[in-house]
Amino acid sequence: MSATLDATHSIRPRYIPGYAIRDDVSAESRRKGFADVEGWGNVSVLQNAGTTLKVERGKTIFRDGDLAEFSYRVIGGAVRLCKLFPDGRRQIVDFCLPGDFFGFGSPDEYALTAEAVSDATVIRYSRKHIEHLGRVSPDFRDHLMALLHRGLSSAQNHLFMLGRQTVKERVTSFLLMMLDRQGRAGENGDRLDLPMGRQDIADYLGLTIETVCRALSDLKRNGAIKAPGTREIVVTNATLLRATAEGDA
Amino acid sequence: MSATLDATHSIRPRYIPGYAIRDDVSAESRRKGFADVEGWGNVSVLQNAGTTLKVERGKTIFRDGDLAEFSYRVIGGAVRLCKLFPDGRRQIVDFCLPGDFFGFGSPDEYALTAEAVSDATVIRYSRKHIEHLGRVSPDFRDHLMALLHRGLSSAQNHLFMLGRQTVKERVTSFLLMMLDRQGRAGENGDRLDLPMGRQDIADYLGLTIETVCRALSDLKRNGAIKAPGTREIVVTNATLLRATAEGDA
DNA sequence: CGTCCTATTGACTGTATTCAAGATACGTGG
DNA sequence: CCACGTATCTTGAATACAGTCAATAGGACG
Repeated sequence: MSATLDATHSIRPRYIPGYAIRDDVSAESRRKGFADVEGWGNVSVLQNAGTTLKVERGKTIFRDGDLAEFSYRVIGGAVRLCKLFPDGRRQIVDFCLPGDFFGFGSPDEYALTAEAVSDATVIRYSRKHIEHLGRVSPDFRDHLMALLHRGLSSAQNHLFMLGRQTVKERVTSFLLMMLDRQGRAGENGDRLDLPMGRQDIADYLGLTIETVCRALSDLKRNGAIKAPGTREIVVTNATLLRATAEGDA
Repeated sequence: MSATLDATHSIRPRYIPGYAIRDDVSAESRRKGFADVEGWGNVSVLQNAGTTLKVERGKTIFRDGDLAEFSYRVIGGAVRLCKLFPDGRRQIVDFCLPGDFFGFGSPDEYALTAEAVSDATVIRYSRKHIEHLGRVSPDFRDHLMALLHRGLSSAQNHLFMLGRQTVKERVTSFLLMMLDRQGRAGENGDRLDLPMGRQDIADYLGLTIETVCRALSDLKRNGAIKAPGTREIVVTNATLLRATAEGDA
């Protein structure tokens, strides 16, 4: 196995908002049904370099303002990155799914708080080590840059969502984005597992929990989706779903 | 003059939303009253490397989807980076002021459209050249990374604004942010020149132009600001202004 | 089986948008 | 330099949409 990864893999055009520094190599492997996550984990320089941690649902991994000693990668479960305010307001900036990296955001201190959405397993890497690798390996560096670029681009989609999309569009785009991140094309019959609750979705989309519920109920009512469980969504009318996300419905 | 720049300069905690890849060295020099912009422009490896261009107000510099051949730096005037949609919706992602870099966002194609807000002067650098410098100079690389990090962090503030702040808070935060970017602390008597019109502010804040006007009128009415001209703001009650931005008013 | 937590639905309220009318500023040409 | 025409900005009134408050329903877990 080579010590490098191709950093020029294609960027998918839609439904990839958020800041988690994602690794499309691993997304690709998920899409193709590989059980294990690939990507940096397979970069020889990083192999065995990290510590595996279990994080309980709801627990904080690091806080906005903490000294940024470590970077992380999600192995199992899900993590949310958010801005918390003294008065309780919360904006979720991204969800990190298996394969995603986080904690690269700021040179000194974390700019975000990271919490486990569900029970999660993460690998923790020393940032000193990561920085060293960056100095030593041009390919590793390129990869890092590409991931940062990806993060910026995702953020821009998210901004558009919050600033200019209606509630229906936001919620539908969110579902399509999550489908995409789980390697589903978003066709009829595709099933989506939501690792997060309604409040988390609301805080990601800049809405209240009630508004999210109502939007989902509307989608159920008009036959775009079914919801066998509160965290399971099945696409029943992909065309309608996409039209709704684009505002043509 | 050294070929490097200190990439570990402090990051200011507030009012720096947006994605323009800003150079705090130059921001610092503006703040201290230096007439000319410093930063990368003074990095010997970049000196004389770019082409100076004049861009008329309203003209497009590059479009979302264009091949990303160049990176830019604003010398005079202002540039907006935005996402445009077929149905006319627009989300401004950042304003670039003198000293700011833009067009670093994506490896292949631009992910945003760049347009001149006012008549502007920019320097255009070949991305191939920039990439070469990145390969050759570790310090240049660090600087680039730091700027990308900055961009991410700014984006997060912007997301919070759009997702969780009220109209009053957004508009007031925007004014304080612009003051900050013009090197003003935001004290009574400080004057702010807005290079952009109301519609641009609205598209940055995810609002309508009418809502922005009303919020500004409210601030005038309660004595927080005065507006000698439509693009000039004078702070008349800094305490109230800050309280409003934080939601305590 | 009961408790707790999350999700859903309903009724009402409040805020930002929409539509529409005026006012101000700006650039152009006389 | 002024007059005009166009852009932009501001204000007003009515509407629509998402938020709030409150009650009910559903699930997970002991």
